[in-house]
Amino acid sequence: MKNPTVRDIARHAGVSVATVSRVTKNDPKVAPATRDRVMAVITELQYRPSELGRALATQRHGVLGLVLPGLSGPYFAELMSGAESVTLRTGSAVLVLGTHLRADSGEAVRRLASRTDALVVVGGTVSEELLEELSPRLPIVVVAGLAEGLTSVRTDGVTAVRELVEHLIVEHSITDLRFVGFDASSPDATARYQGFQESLESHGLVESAEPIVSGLDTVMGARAARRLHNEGTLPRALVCANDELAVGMIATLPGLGHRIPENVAVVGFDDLALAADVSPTLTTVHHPVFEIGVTAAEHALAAAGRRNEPAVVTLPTRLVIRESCGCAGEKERSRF
Amino acid sequence: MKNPTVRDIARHAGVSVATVSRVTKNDPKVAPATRDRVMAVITELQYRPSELGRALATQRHGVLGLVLPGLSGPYFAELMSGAESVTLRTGSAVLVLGTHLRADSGEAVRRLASRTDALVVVGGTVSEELLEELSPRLPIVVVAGLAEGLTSVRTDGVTAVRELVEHLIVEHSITDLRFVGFDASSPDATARYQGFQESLESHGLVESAEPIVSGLDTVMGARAARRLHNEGTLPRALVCANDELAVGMIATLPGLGHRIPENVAVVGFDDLALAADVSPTLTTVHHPVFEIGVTAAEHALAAAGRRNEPAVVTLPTRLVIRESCGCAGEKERSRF
DNA sequence: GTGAAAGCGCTAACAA
DNA sequence: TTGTTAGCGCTTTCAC
Repeated sequence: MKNPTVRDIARHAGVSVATVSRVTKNDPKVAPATRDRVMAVITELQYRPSELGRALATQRHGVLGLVLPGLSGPYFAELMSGAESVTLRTGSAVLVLGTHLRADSGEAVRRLASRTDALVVVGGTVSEELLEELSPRLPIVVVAGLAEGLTSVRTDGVTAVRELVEHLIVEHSITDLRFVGFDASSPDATARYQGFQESLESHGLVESAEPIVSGLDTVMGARAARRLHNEGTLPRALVCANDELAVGMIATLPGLGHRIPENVAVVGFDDLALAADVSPTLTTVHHPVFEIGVTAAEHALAAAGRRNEPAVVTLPTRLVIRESCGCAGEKERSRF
Repeated sequence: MKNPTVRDIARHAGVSVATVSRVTKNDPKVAPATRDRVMAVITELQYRPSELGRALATQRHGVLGLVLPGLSGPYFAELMSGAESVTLRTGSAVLVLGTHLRADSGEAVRRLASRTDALVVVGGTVSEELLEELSPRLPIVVVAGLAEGLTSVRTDGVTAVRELVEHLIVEHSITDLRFVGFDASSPDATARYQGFQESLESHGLVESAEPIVSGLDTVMGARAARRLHNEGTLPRALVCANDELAVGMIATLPGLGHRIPENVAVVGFDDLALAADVSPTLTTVHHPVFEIGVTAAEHALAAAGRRNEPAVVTLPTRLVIRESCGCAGEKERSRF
């Protein structure tokens, strides 16, 4: 049995296809009696309007594209969730693409673009040229990065890390700090490193050693911890580009005989759910990833159809002091 | 300037729309000369066939739907990556849906179904009834679970955990074991708990205490660790429903004064990349999640269009002995 | 408030 | 090898 179409419904209900269409769209200008009659037939025949037909007629996919570097990590899960929560409201869906997976991500992004109404792109995943090529075709919002002429949603990582490092230097009198997670391909990581440098500089300090070049996930954090241990060159504080890295450290260093924060302070960035639950709890910067996803998706979808002014939206961050910097965390404080 | 259509290309190239269509599809039966002429016009006018038109004409979305409980965790990232690697080859894309996000996931799944050619569904995310309602409309493959009349891709968690627990009991003479991560909503977790029970039973042992009910992510692992510590009731071995939980334990217990594996052995399940990098390295069972994603996506997409016989595909697991059970891991062994 | 008719951009018989 | 001609299932003016 084939799926029924508008025409089937129209015939059975004794109305025109236009009226059926109006009913499925909840168009108010349909007489209640007519509506009821049509609805009855719709439920009887189990009719559901074809997205395919609707899409072609309206010239809309009802789909938001999300381009991420990779598919792993809580950071990206949050971003996706934020975007998804918006598409839930608008009745659309999210198409994800992890660029690290494919050899030539360019074509993959182009194909994604031809299946979606708007794109949310994480900074550093798509080349400037491609962005320029695509942006006349559909609205693009850049997250955690900037691009000429495009709307972007971001936080001020430089200032946030400055505050964080300031805390380490001023409150804990630490002068021997090292940055973990230098990654030129990530605008976020780059900004955080810049904040780190500026903060040290403004206190007349120098980095204890080169920043550790690394990926940005837990595994790399664990590896970096092992390497640091083997080389016997742990500084007094490790400033990680994100919480995942920091958690990798916390999951590894104590097993290797290093106490956190007594021997070495570890701080992260992002404030993942996990940060409050590892031991010691992680001092970090709250990064509103979910809200970034929401905001980006809203702007992208809002711009689909009409053309919108590009804007730069900066969302606020917040310093979260816990235990891993050397402070007595709230929990410890109240428990003893 | 509007996007050019087949008709524009046909007119400019002096051919029919059918020929243009053939060229864009790489249909071999087009004379090279004609092809070149058409291609020239295509590149000149920057023509890209509309997915919208193509989809309606072929009655195909070119999209695979993936229904997951949630969007976080490396487990799901792997699954998605596997599915994505397949859609990359077929030129389609993946539409993800995290059911835990939405109040009424039923409607969301229905909507997803009406935008995709096939569905890959993680066991436990969609009700039996809905599965039955949807399966006549499009092929559905169930992952980590079973459903009447549907193809499913799985592993034998019961047997795998039995081997793992066997190791703890036989090689390490541990008799005091507790299961962490009981979750009735996850068929995987349920199977693992069953394997745990069977193994104990076959050795005449009883569980040291009720299984710990918990979510299945790192955060819950960390919380459970804290709880266990506070209650002062750590058994000799903690058998976790997955690696995430185990990593949460490893990230927390040492900070609380418990040595792994000397005081307490911790084992997981899945063999996430992280498992080999935490300290101590994690003894676990290799779970081919990526391959599950690949296999499920292949079956689902292959069944799209024609109707296929439902089948149950069981992929193999493999016991991975590392340090957290009490064995000297490979690394330690070669280093000292 | 409702209907008729013209597409949206493409593919796929079928003919030539 | 190429062209003609119907649709695919829906929305949307524009009349009535």
